[in-house]
Amino acid sequence: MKNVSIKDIARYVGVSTTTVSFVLNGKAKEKRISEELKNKILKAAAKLNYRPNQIARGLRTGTTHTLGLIVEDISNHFFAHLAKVVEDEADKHGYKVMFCSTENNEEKAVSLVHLLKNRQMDGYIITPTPGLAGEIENLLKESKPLMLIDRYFPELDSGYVAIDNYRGAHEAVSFLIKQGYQNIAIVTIESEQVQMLDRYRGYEDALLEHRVESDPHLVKKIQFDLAHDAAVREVVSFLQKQKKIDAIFCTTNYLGVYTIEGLRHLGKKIPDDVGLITFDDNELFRLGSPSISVVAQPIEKIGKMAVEALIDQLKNKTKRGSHIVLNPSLIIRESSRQQ
Amino acid sequence: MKNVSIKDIARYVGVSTTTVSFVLNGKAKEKRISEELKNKILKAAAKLNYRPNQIARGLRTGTTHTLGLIVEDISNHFFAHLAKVVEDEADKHGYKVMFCSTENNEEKAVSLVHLLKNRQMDGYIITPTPGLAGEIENLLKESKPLMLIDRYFPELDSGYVAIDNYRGAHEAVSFLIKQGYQNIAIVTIESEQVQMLDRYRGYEDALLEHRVESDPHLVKKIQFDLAHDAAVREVVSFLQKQKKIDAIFCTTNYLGVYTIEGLRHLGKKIPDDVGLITFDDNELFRLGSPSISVVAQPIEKIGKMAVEALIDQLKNKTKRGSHIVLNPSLIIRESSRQQ
DNA sequence: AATTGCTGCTAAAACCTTTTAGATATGGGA
DNA sequence: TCCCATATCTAAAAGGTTTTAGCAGCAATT
Repeated sequence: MKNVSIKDIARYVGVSTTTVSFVLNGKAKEKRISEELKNKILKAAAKLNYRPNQIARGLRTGTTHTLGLIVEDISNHFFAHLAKVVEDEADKHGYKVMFCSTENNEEKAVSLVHLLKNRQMDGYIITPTPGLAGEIENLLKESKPLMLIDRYFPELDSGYVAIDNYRGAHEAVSFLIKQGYQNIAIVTIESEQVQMLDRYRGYEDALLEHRVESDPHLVKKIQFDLAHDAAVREVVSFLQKQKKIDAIFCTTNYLGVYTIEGLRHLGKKIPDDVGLITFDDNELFRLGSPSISVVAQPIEKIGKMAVEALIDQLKNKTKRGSHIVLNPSLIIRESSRQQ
Repeated sequence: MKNVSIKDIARYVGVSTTTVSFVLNGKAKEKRISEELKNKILKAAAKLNYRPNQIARGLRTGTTHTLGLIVEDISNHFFAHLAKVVEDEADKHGYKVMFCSTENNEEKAVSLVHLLKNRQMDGYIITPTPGLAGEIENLLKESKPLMLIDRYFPELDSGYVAIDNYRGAHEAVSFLIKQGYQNIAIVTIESEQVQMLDRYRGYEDALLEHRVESDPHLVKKIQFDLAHDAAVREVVSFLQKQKKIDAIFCTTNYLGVYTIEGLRHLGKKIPDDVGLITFDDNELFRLGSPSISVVAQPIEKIGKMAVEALIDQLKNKTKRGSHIVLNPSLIIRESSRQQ
């Protein structure tokens, strides 16, 4: 059963497709179609249950009313939540969203960008992987509306919305120090990405400023693509080797989870044996026992501002995206209380 | 800067677009294009960095290589995880996925189906809302490949993959009874959807079979669209009224979360004051303290089988989707242990 | 010499819209 | 009577691809 097209309506009313198109696009007045004919056409469209073929429209106009959202992993709470916000915000402006996960894999990310380009996205929101700078640059050259999110390339002139990672880490670690912890480890991922470097610098500087000696043995970097169990084992052996650790700062939510599992495996009590603060909030951290102190990102705001900036670029063709830096908030819970 | 098209390649090589299309679609042999010309064209395509316009292709072929995935809420762990599995599986078959959330809102769901239809999805995976039967029927009439997921309409002849909800609930409640709990409440949502009814029947039958008297006062139905805090308050006032409750069975993951929060608010200890088993697994249930016993759904399998069945329908035009019912697994943790 | 069959390629239509550049008809003014 | 302005509508192109139907050229067969 074929879909009804504009042609069917035209035939039904006995009029040209041009006229139908004008009416259906609300240009009846502008194009001086008589009120009478206009109503006839509208009625016919409703009666035949006409639905415009967006593909054909997309081909003709070059616009798909679809945004591409590239995240690291849609099953991670942070990105899932972000995706929902983006979906909702985009919807408000009449846009749909196509989601993709890179798994932080460079090749996959590149091919995703190609794929989305082939599908003529009107704009892009991207959590870039390390090697994606080239593709981002291409998008910019073609002056596609684009916002980076969560992280960015300092050398590229793209819009982005990120948080003050340095500050988040700095506050968290400073708080741990003030609570009396002395040997604060950091569990982070092996990555040269700007957001991770900033978090690391925040940790280092906080130690420095409070005259706590930093010890390279207390820095644990975990490969990004390690499987869950392997990652937990890494944490466990790290904790076994570095007995003096009395607090840990984790730079992502999943590292926080690994660390909790590791500590539990070793029978260490939080916060009595080891204090803990991690980046990103979720239900486990909020409701687990003990509850976990976190550096929470304003996910809703991040998503909203990214979409807003993107839509802005879409409307005002000229503008290059703005650089937006939001503040994270340190949420103190049980895991960082020195006994 | 315009994208290079097949025409540009044709001009560049001095040949017709037909030939280029044949070669680029790997039909060189079949269409008897000489090896020499074929290579020339391939080289030119690479050199000009040609990328096929999927919109144009979609218009011509009527196929977009895109699947529509409609879930309840992409930010819910269950659906986020499912989305990831679907994304990965679809990718293996060369398909992209467009995600949408219904928020269990009927109107939104209907308009999402329309939207995806307008965008010519090749197939649909849908978590239907109550009122969506009509739209589903339409899709079936137009013989669009379609799989329902998580729930289905018994009266419709659509394919689906679901779990044995009755069994999951039955096992959970039976286990609570065997642990010695006597006054087992159920916290569920107000819904006539088949999966919820099944879970409720499982609860009822388990009580019956073990000769535990069922008490309508121990049944708490919560509106789906209640905000987080309001829902928690509902649970709290329910627990306050029904003092005799010594165990609770929650029929969804978020109801489990509400209940944990409610119990904590009241200072009730799990499992000593109140035992708890909830549907769906997540990190909070797994790693929280106490850890929570759950009826876990095989999310990976659900996603895989749905995509597989869908692809099958796409290939073998004729087949109507199969009815797949998977078994949930009861994972016993600390929350259901009678002291 | 005419037919057949093969090889290697192409013209043009089709998919459904939007949009540009008119066409036609009517009435009014010179 | 002729021209112009206005109102109302339309033909046709364009967007990029796939695909059907078929064309030319040549060798082999009758």
